[in-house]
Amino acid sequence: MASSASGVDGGGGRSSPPPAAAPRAVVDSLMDLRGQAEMLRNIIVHQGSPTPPGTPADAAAPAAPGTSELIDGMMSSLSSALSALDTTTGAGQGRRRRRRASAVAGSARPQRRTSTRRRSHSPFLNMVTTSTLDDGKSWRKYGQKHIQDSPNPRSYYRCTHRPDQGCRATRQVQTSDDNPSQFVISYYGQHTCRDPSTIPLVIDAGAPPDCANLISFGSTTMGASTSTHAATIIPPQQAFDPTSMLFVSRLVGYSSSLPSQLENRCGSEEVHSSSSPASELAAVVGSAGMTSSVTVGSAPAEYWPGGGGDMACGPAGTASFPSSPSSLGIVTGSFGSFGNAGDDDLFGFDL
DNA sequence: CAGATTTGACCACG
DNA sequence: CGTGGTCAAATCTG
Repeated sequence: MASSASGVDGGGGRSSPPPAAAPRAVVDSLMDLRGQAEMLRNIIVHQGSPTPPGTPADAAAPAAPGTSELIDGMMSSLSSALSALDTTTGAGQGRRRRRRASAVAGSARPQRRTSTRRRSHSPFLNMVTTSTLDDGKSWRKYGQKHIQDSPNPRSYYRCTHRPDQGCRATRQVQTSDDNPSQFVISYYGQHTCRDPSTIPLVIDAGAPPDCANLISFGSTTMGASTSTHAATIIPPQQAFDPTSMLFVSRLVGYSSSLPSQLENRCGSEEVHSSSSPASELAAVVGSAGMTSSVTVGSAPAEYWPGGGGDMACGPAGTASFPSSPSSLGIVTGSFGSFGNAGDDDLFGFDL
């Protein structure tokens, strides 16, 4: 799988095997449960009153008062369990250390690389998340370094498609100093790659009517299979519109997908220029079981779909969503607006 | 065997 | 000169 190398370091050799087999099964089961709970909730909600197109998520009154809360509670619990599993499984990944043939040819490396540009600008996106934030992109770890004044090492990732497509996107992942269960992730550059596997949303047109409103979240590669991953219902009358963000309002239970939304734009060049601290975007995803929230700041308009720049390539306005269990976080009852404080940039997470 | 991670070394900035 | 970002050989894993 083009393993979106999600985690911080620790992970061993190859991309994949995050948790052990047993926890994995548990996670899958929990995710199934949560997906089903979400389906149930949507059914109940939309039985009550159909949501007019364009209405923000769940503006419609629930059919039965208390029912929604009940399901919310269920999902919260499920998410808590998932989160707990995530942290526990991610922790104990001891692996035997390989021996390093110290003799790096002992002698000098031929000629040293010529360009090692040190980054002097700010990231265009900073986020703190309780998950490892598998954002659906394929990242390849290329370094890890202990940073001054920080007990936790910083991991460096670049887009997997850098060699073949020259994609300049990179990100840094570091465990939060304050809260070890949180990760500070900084994104630099934009994805200029066209990876079919990162096409975010896949709607199976051939699916039976019952499933017509199922959206499957494609991961970078289907190695991990999407079957066990939660899908979210979008009511038929709100059929997915790739050019709007509306559908996002229906997505539940995924920790921030913001970076993917950004990255799916096909900027032609690396864009770092205008990243003043104030213009950075920050997303905070609270931890499970608590009154979590998504706090979204502002970001340079050029980073957002429709915010200028080339719209020619890529599904502007679409988003990819993490598919790995490790990326599941809790997002409850919060709205965020980002980008150009304009019209349809409003989106919300609801539970 | 291909592709991903690890990790020490290199090198640009400040 | 210290720090942080990147390189690339070694190593690991499916």
